[in-house]
Amino acid sequence: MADTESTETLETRGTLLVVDGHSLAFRAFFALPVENFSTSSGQATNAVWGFASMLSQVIEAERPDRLAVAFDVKGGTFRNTLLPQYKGTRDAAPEELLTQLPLIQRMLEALGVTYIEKPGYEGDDVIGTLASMGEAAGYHTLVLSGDRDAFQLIDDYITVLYPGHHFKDLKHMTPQEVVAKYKVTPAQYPDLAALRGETADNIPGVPGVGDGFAAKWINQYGSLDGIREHADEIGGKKGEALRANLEQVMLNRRVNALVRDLDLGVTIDDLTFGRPDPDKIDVLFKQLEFGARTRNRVLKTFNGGEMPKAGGGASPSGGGTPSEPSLHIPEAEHAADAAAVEAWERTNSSSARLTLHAEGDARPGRASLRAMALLADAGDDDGAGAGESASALVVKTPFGPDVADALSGLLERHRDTLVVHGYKEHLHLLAAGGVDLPRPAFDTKLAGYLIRPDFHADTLEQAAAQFLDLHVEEEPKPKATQGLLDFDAEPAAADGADGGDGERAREDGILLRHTAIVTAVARDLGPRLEECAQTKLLADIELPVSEVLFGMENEGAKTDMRRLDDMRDMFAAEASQAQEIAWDNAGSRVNLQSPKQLAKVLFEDMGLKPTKRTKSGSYTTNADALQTLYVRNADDERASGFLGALLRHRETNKLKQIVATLIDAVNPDDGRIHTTFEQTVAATGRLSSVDPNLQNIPNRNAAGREIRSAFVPGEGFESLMSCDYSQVELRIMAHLSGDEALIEAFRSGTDFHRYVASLVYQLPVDEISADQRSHVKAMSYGLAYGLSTYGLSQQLKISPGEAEGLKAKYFATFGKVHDFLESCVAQARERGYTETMFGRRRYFPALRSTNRVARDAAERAALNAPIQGTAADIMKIAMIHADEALRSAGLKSRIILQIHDELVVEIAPGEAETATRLVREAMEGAVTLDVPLDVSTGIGSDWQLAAH
DNA sequence: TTTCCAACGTA
DNA sequence: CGTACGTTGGAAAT
Repeated sequence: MADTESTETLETRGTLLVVDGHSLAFRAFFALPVENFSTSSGQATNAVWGFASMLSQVIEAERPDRLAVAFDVKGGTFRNTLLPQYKGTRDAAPEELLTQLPLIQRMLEALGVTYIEKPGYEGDDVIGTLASMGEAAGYHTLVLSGDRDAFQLIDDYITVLYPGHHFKDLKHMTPQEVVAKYKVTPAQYPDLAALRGETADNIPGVPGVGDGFAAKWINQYGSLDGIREHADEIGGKKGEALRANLEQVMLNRRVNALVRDLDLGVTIDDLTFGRPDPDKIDVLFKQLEFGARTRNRVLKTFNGGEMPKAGGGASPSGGGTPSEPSLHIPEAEHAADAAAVEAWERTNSSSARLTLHAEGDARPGRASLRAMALLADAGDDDGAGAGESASALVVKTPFGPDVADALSGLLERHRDTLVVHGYKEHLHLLAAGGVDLPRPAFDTKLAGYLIRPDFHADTLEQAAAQFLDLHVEEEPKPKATQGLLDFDAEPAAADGADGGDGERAREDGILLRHTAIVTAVARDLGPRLEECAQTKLLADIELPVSEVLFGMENEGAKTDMRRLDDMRDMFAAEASQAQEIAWDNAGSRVNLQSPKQLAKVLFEDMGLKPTKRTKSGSYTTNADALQTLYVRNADDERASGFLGALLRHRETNKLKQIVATLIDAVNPDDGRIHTTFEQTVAATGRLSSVDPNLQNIPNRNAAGREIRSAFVPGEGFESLMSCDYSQVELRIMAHLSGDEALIEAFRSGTDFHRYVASLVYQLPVDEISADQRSHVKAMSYGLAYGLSTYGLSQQLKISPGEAEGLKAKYFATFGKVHDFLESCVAQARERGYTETMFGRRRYFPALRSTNRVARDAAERAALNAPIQGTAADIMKIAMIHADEALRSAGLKSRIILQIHDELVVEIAPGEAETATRLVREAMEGAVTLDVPLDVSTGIGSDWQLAAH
C-alpha cells in the first residue's frame, strides 16, 4: 500500500508515530455501523473498536518505535477567540461518538500508549509540537491525521498519513506528494487553505476560489503576503471576491497555523509503548462486550507482535493466525454402537457442561438427522484454559434403536448441564433419529435472542460473530463452503461418487467446529443473560414454549385438499376474467402485476393525475390509490372500467396466490401443513410463522375468509376450536397505565368501544353513533402504535383538525394512558431499552439518533414494544399452561396454531367441553391484571366456522 | 442468479 | 406521517 515507502532511508534514530485521536475516532465512528457495535446496554462501541482496529493496522504496517495520541480538550482555544464559529460544525458531533472518547482513552491507557491533551490548544497543536520534538531528536515522524491542516508539518523527516476513501489505503503525504496534489509546498499549504477555507472546520474561504486558483496566486506572488500586496492587480470576479474577503483570509491564516512549541511535559523518550496491561484490557473489553479475538489481536499488536505472558486474564488458547478465532476443537471419538456411547459417557460423567449439536434437516414434518456431536467440557467460565480438557463424541446416521436409547439416556442424565443452539430445531432433528431430547439447561439461540432481540443471525457463524466478536473482516468465506456452514443447511448433495473419506472428515470438522462454537457462545452468554435479568424468561417461558411449538409444528394443520383446489380454480377464473376486462379497457396486455407497467398505463396513456409517490419516487398504484382514482374518474368509462377490473384482479389474484401457496405447502404424507414458528425473529417477543405463513390467512373480508374453511380437523378429531383474547393490547395498556377510567371501561363488561366513546363524547352509551364508535375504536388501537393525528385523519377520512380534536378529547378522558405512553419512551431514552411486564427487553439506540425520521420511528416502536411484547409474553404463558392442562387431563385435543392473540385447537371426539374449559382457563389465568382477560371461544367443523 | 421494491395478507 | 411480521412477482443489478 505504501508506494512512497522508499523515500531514501534517511539516517534516523527511529520512527515516531503521532496520531490525531479525534480524527481517527471520527473516522472509525462513521466507517462502522453503530447498530452492529453496541453493548447490550446500548452503549455504542463502534468508534472504540474501529479506533483499536485502525491503529493496530497502522502499527503493524509502520512498526513505529515511539507513539503518542493527541486529543482536543473540551472548551475553546485561542482560535475560537479569533474566529468564534471555528469548528462550530464539530460540536455537532453525535452524542454516541462523544461518549466513546473517554473509553478510547481508557483503552490507550491500558495499552500503555501515551495520550496527550493540552487545555487551550487543539490536538493539532500537540501534534505539531510532537513532530517538531521528534525532528529535533532525530526521529522520522509519521502523523496520522485526516485533517489537512497537518500538511503544513510535512518535510523530509515528517510524513502525514492521510486516509483515503477506505481507511486501508493510507496515503503517505511527503513534500513531493503535496506539491503534486496542490502545486504548492507544504510550507505554503496553510496559505492555500486560508484562501480556500475549510468546510469541515466551518471556516469560510474566498467564494469561488478553490485549490486551483489559490495555488495559482501563491505561485505567482510567492505567499499570502505577496498576494495581499498585489491584490489590486488581480482582475475578474475572483479578484473582486478576494479583495472583499481579504480580512477573513488573513484571519484564517492565523487560525490554521499550528503551534509547534508547546510545553507538553514529556520527551520523545517517554513515548515508548509495548507494555499493555492485559488485566485492564480484559476489564474494559468485557464492559464493551468485545470478544476474545479483538482482545488477542490488539494485545498482540501493542506488545510488539508477541502475546503478553503476564497477567491473569484469559489465556489466548487457540492463538495461531489472527483470522482463526480462539476455539478449542477437541479430537472426537466416533460412536458406532451403544456401548461406545456409554463408554464415552462414563469417561466424561463429571463434565460441567455438555453441548449437543445436531445437523440435518429440521423442517417440521420432513425432518431428518444427519449427524450429531456431544462435547463435554470443564465449563470453567472464567475462560482460563477453557476447552482444553474437552472431549467430543460424534454419532452419525443411520444408527439403531440401541444407540438412540443410549443417547436418550445420556441426555436425560445430563439435562442439568445440557446446552443446545435451538432447542426446537433439535427436538425435530433428534426426533427424526429416534432420540428423546429433554429440556436443556441452556439454549444459546434463545439466549442470544433475549439479549439482543433485534439481531437476527441466520447462521451459527453469524451468532458467533455477534456474541464472540469474531467479526467478519475482509475475507468473506469462500463461496464453496458457505452452504456447508449454514446452520440449517440441507444435506450437501450426497452424490455418492466423491463422498470419500476426505469429504467425510471435512463434514466432521464442520460439525465439531459448530459444536465448539455453541460451547463458547454458551460460556459467554450465560453470565450476560444473568446480567440483563433474562435467565428467568429463558427458563420459564422460552424453553417451555419451544416444546409446545415443537408439538404444534409436528402435528401441523389438516387441510381439505379438494376445497383448496376448488378455491384456487375459482379465484383463478375470477382473476383471469378481471384481467380480460382490464386489458380491453387498457387497449394493451399490460402485466397487471407490474406496478411499473400499470403506472405507465394510468398516468401516461390514460393521463390520470397521480395521487402519492412511493418512497423511491415512482407513482404508487396501491389499492388505496386505485380506489381514489376510481372515484375521481367515475365518469371516464375507460379509466373507471380499467380501475374497477384492476382492483378486482388484485384481490382475487392475491387470494389465488395464497391458496396456491397453501396447496404447495401441504405435506403429501399426511395432508397437513407444517408451518415453522420462528421463536427468535420478532423483536417484540412475538412468534412469526414461515414456510408457509399461517398467521396471515385472510380474515377481514368474506371472500378471503373462505380460505379458512379449508383448515379442518384431521382423522381422529371432530372439530376445530378457536380461542382468542379480546382487546388484549388495550387491556394491557389499561393495566400498565393504571388509568382508572379505562380500567373501569373493561370492568363494566359492556361493549368496550361504545363505552369508551360515551366517555370521550360525554354522551349516554345508547346515543353513540356508529361513526363515533368506529372513530374511537381506531383511536384506541392507533394509540399503541404511536399513530399521528395525520395518520388518524387519513384512516378515518376526516380532516386533520377533527383528528386532533378527537385525540385531545380522548386524552382528556384517559390522561394516564397518555402519561404511560410518554413514560415508555422516556424510560427507553434513559435506560436504552424498554421492558415488558415479564422483563423482556428491547433496545432502542436510535432514540438518540440525530436523524429525526429515525428517532421518531424509534419512539413509536419504543411505545409499542412493551405493549405488544407483554401481549406476546401472556400468550406464551397461556400456551404453556394450556398444553400442560390438556396433556395432564389425558386429552388427545391439542393446540395446532397460534395467531398472536388466537389459539386454534384440534378437538378430539367428546373432548369439546373439557378442552374449551381448560384452554379458556389457561388463557384467562395466564396472568392477573387490574382488568379481566376476556377470552372468546368457538367450535366448528372448520376454522372459519370456529370463528365466533 | 441474486437482490431490491412495491404490494398486501395478518394481529 | 401506525407497530410487528412473511410472501409474492417484477425489475434492476449481477
